[in-house]
Amino acid sequence: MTEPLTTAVAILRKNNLKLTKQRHALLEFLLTNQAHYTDVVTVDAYMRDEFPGMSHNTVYRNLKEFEEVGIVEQNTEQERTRVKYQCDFHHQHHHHFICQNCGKVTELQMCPMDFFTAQLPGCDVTGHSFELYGLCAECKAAGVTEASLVKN
Amino acid sequence: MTEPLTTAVAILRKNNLKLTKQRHALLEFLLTNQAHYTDVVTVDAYMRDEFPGMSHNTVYRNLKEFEEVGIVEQNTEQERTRVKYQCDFHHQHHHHFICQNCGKVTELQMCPMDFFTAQLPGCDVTGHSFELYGLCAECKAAGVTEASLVKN
DNA sequence: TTCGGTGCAAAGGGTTTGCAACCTG
DNA sequence: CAGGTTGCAAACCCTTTGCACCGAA
Repeated sequence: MTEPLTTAVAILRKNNLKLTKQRHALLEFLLTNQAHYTDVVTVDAYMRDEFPGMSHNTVYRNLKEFEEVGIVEQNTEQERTRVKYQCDFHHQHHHHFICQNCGKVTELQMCPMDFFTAQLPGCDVTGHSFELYGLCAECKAAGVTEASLVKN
Repeated sequence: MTEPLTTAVAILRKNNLKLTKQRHALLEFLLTNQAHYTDVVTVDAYMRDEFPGMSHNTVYRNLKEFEEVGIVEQNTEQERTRVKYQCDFHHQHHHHFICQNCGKVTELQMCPMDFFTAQLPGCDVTGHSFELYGLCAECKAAGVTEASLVKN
């Protein structure tokens, strides 16, 4: 079993979550696609296609549980709910650059927070979101342009 | 007519959009709440309550049209679609600090973009999202704590 | 007068629920 | 075995559509 899968399974165990066939399949899908966000509808469709009989219930509830225990990162930017394997199970803080063509996620090594809190005296800044969008080097080199992207 | 309303009406005219009773009422609601994001469901409920007979159709389509012509800012952070009057009709770039208790929006005067693009050679960064969340000075002073917030 | 806008009601699409049967640990 | 988990199907909620009527410019 690959290292990230082992970690995920350990997290399940620690949280009294059983490792069912369905959860294992879900984990493998997420692991395979760990470099990208995948929208939940796509995950659901894929799982139900690959494993006939699997219910919406199972896919949605498990993704939510995985998110709660830190196996999955969830993201609702741009009106779609998307998920991906947690980049870093140790919860090291980072941000993402997301290619709008292929969905590839690049981790960024800097956090903009420090520059802003000084502007909000007396406030408690408890959270923030920060994401960059665009075209990754590969897609750009392949001739994809901003104009050629499908809208929404 | 207040200045922001005049501006909004001018934008409508410029885009060949008629100023109907319904649109006027929507604009007034948005203007009244221009310091906060309001989620779309709440806007819809309020308008239909205040103006019996108004349809979902009208509320949703108009909010979308307002957004397209720049009268309204839309935001889907945190799984809810929210709208507010455009802070700045001249589209000056800025970011927000959003109080999670009262919803007040504070505009920030700095953009973190410049610090990040250097990390993505060969990529086209075409957009970004950045928002801070927390408790504004008033709510904090009033004794609201992070723990006392209602979860989503 | 003329299009654009509206209300109504129904359809749509994504997500959640209830519950009996099932299967990990 | 026991309690967590699943499949099924229906319910739910938010949003969009279709269409005949209405009204701002």
